[in-house]
Amino acid sequence: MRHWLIKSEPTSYPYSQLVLDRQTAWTGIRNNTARLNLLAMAPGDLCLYYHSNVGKEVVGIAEVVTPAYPEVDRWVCVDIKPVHALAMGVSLAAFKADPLLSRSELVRQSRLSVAPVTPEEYARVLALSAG
DNA sequence: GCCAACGTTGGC
DNA sequence: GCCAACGTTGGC
Repeated sequence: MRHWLIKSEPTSYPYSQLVLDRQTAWTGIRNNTARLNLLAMAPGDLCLYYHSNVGKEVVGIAEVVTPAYPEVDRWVCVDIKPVHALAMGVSLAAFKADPLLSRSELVRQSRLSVAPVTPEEYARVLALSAG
């Protein structure tokens, strides 16, 4: 089981909407690196759900429920469902202030919308979200 | 609103 | 194949 970080602008699709929808197709990824990450996903993988632009924080956990499947042209998507919201959001500033998280892909490659997360980084985010 | 980082396009 | 121009993302 692997861990990932996925980004969404809360003005277009916030985590709360995923909770309402119960499940959604994670479509619209148009970057090849992100596409390869989608292809590497498997059901049961866990994703940190990050709000970009507005909020700039990880707000919840989502679970991958399907392998990658074709969307349009060569692009692919996966289906995800909510697991739980975080008690406390973990901000980009918190990532940058943390010795471990400051080396994560979220900080190193800010434009990548689907990024791998190490088990250590994932655990660290959960620890920070507990306050 | 600006800009850095990065990807894509198209002329050569 | 190189590179300048341009577009997009996303933080500040």
